[in-house]
Amino acid sequence: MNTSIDFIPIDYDYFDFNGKSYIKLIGRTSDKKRICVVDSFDPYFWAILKDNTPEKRIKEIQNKISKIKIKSSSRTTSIIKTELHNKKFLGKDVKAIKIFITNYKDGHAVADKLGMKEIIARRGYDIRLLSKYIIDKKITPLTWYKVSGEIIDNEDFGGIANIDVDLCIKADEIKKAEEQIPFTPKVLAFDIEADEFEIGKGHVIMISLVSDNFKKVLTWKHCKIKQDFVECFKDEEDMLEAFIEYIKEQDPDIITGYFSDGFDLPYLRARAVHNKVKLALGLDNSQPKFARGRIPSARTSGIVHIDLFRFIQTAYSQYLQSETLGLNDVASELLGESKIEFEHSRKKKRTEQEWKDFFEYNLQDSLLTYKLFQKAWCDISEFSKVIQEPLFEVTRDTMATNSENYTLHNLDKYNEIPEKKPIHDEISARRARPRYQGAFVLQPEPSLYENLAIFDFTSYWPSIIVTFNLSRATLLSKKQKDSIQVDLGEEKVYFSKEQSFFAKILGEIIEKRKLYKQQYNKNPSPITRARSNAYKLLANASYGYLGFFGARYYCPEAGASATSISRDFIKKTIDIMNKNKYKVIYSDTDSIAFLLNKHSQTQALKLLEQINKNLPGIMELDLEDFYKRGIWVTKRSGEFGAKKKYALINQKGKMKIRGFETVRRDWCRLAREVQNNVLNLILKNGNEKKALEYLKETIKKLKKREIEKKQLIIRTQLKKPISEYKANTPHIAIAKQMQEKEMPIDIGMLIEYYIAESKNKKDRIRDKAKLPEENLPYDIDYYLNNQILPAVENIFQVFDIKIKDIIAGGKQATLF
DNA sequence: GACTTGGAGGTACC
DNA sequence: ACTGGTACCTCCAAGTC
Repeated sequence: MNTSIDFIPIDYDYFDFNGKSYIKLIGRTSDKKRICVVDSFDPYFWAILKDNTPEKRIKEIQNKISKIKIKSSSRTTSIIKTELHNKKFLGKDVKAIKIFITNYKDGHAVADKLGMKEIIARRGYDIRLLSKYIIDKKITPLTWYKVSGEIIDNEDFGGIANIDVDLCIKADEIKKAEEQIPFTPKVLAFDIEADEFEIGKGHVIMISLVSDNFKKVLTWKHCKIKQDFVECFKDEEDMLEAFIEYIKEQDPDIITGYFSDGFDLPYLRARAVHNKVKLALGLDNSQPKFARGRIPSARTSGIVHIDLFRFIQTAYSQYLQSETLGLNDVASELLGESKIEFEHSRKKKRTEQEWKDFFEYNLQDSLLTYKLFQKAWCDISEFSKVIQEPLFEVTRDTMATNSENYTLHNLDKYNEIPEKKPIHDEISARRARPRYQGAFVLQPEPSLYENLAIFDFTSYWPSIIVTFNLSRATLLSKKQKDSIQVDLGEEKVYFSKEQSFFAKILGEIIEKRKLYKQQYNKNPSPITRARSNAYKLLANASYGYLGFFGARYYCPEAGASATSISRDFIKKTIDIMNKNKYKVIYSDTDSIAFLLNKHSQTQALKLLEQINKNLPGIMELDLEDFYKRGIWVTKRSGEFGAKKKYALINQKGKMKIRGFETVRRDWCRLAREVQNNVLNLILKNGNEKKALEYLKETIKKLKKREIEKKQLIIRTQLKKPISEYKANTPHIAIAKQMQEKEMPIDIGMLIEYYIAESKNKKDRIRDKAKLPEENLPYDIDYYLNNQILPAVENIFQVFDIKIKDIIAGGKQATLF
């Protein structure tokens, strides 16, 4: 029976039937029905021919290729057809044979059989099948399509339609729908609690679920008290079964957790195995599949599993102030809501009240995850649409991969054959490459300054890459007439002037970013904001990508050229500013901080306009802000100005602090707060007097032991396994103690400690480092000399005040 | 044993 | 192993006198 229906693809999958690859799309119709669409697809790859291969010989090669067969136990892969095309590869015109094969998995094996000497390269067999499908058929995620085809019944394709959907269609034609109505997916958030931290070691004692008008905590542990959202089960097995049932009943498009790839789903899997329960979360009742990788990704068939943590890590972390990317910090910052405070006591007995709190706590985690997801949905879906990769991939891929995928999805416009991924040996060689010289940083003169402004280049790296056409495809082996020359110190490199697909694609990204930013400013909406942000992130990833060892279009020469050009332009601009009687105080990479001296703001903006007129290509200098005051300090060692450390206050009284201990999470809160307040008082008042008074007060409090312990906790991240550390630093000493006490330890976690007083003078800092739970008097000297004073010393130094003398003097005075 | 110095380690800036 | 390079600073560990 034939039918035609509107639908939006959400989940992408593929399967084999009779040795051939098929695509399986799961989506919703406009009347909210869930459907599956099976689409056929002839995967292909490219064999690039040597220049001037005679046509007769090409025919022979095509003939030979057509006869290739790859036999394995489960299938025989053969060549469907071959076609000769005029293509481009790395910007050069080439003739290439397009080879269609029945099963994409054997692409590599087929490519290996192409030993003919006229075939100089084989490309396009290392792109994921789903990406290849989207590139070829242009079925973009989260976009409405009209699909017509035959309804499949349960026997077709070996029972592929035997899944929990309303309808399955074998597509004859999929056309983009004329009307694109907004789509809101049905989402279910979940979170588990276990009695042991290590995966699978203990039991899952409760699971919370939150969806639209749905809140539940499932447990089997403590069933005496009644909370309306708590549902009790006989044992862990029953609870797991109920969890699966509830997901089926809720019928979500997306299930989401926070770090659920790394914790919740692996734990559930382990407990399901232990209890002999099939964790049938997929629409086809399959269990989650874990891909390999540093954090294995858990894929549930037909329902997209999104680990929000991973998306936040790649897309948001650089814009977040949070010190960790834990649920609590991120939810506080983005939602203004926190987790419920609850002590995971290690004692086995909990009181009635503690159980009640525990259930609330568990529910709140799912609730926060649910709300965070709603907040992030616009960004996630726009990301998926812009990059044209499915939700599952786009929420887990790093920015380098996302950016590369964007390129791969746009190559067709330029008739380009994709470059291959580097293989093992090549990666090692690339990783061994010495670093190339980076950006320019101007050494500041330490002082308190008044009346400043900052100019900065908009999208500096991308604008340089586009303007100077820096890329793998345009890199020349030697100088040519009309080529762009870049000086890299010892050597020179050359790029062709003819714009490459790489520069064009990046230029387009920058254009779109501009467009959506303008649209957003005119008419703010979450969608235009998300779109603008997606393009911004893509643009920002382009420079790092050039030097990234895993990149298809790896080109360190282009990266080094970009930095070389960046140094030239920033230095030239600094010169212009100084020659026009502005005094440049500081500069880092793409920004210039300067004194207006006697100039007005209008005059400064005129100069900005002037400078912009002389900038090439799409390069552009912009006003960042005007500032009332700013302070730069000396390095702790030596009397020179410290780079990457300054504090500013603008006309509205808003502070901008960079690099100072205030913004460093590995300093205790006391030191950070004191420094922040000192900077604030100095910048507001224009002198150090009030700041000095305040400092003295605080030191008095410290000496009287009036400072709360939580102000004194130092947090340091554990970055690798304890055994790999060479030095026994305080945070490692504490991590070892935690290990002995069987406290949960994991790479990436923040180790917390404080420094306690000790009678033994030979004790090192690590000997005095104590776990926060230990109740010992804090070491006044340490917090004074190693935390507070270092944080404020060089700030007062600017006013020629030697804080140490004053403190020592104060000490004597009290003695007398 | 006191002091210096190099480097491991962590975190921030752009 | 999962974008690049530049920079600051602490604390340990080993070397010097």
